Amino acid sequence: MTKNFSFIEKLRETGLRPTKQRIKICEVLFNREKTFHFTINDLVKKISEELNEKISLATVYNTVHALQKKGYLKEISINSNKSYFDTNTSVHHHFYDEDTHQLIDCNENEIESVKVKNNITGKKINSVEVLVRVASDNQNQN
Amino acid sequence: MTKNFSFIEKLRETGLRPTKQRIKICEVLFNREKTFHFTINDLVKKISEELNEKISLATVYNTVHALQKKGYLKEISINSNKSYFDTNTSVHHHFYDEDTHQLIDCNENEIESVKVKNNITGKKINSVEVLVRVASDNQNQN
DNA sequence: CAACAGTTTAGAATAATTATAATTTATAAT
DNA sequence: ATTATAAATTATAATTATTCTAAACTGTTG
Repeated sequence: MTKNFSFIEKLRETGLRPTKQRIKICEVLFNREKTFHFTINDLVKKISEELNEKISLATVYNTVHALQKKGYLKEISINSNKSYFDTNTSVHHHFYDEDTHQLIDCNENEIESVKVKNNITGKKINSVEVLVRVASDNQNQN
Repeated sequence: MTKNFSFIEKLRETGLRPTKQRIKICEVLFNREKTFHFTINDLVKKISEELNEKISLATVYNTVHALQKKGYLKEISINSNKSYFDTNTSVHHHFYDEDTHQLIDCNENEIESVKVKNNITGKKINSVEVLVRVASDNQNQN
């Protein structure tokens, strides 16, 4: 499995021991074309589907948080009871489908660049993110 | 208590029965100068502090959700394990101070209105919110 | 290969929220 | 007014996501 050497390197470079579990989680997260939006539960499901393995829930939490801390994953601000993560760590925007609870990347050209005219004094802007909440046209009114 | 007549009216107009509990919650939420960012727990505390009353937790949840559904409260997207609500229901944005974990309203003129050029087909846009994450200039790297 | 710190693990604990089902209340009809 | 009703409140249980714990295991270093 040549492809995993890179993960082993990456992990070691970052100061994370390349354990079996972490390598597998990296495979699932980063061996894909499209960026991946997921909750912990999504990830656990992918692990069992794609690798036919079971990694303890606590380990999945630990690893995702470790990868996030090291800048390989980004947590997205949605008000949901669950945390959403994104393998695309660049600053970008999202649609959140309130019917299906899915996060969808905005293409660069779908939202005009947001201009922040005044910042809080003494602070640096780390990111400017837009969340567009959408839902079916019919099920809006209570 | 003349001031409560307005809440009784508002509730009834909206199709919500003006119960004792709902009127009290409205008092706490809306009888204030500044807009109020709160979690359910904050609100329960305010109720007991300001009114010296105890309203069942379930009722607080129900009422806040009812008021939100009717457009009198807005839920804010922050990734926290708790839900944050805002008495300011106008379209407006927030700064999130990553040092202090505080939410700060953006004034109307601080962010240019966001234009969403393409929406997901078959969906209606419910909200467009910007979160500007800020932090001290010096403490960014982990 | 031995030692040790770092990881993994199952399961318990915690915290926010939602569901349940009995009681109470607001209102409309009498 | 009184009653009937649907809606709301309540205490408590259930659920869900997440974190904690402590024991077992594993990767790395010498």
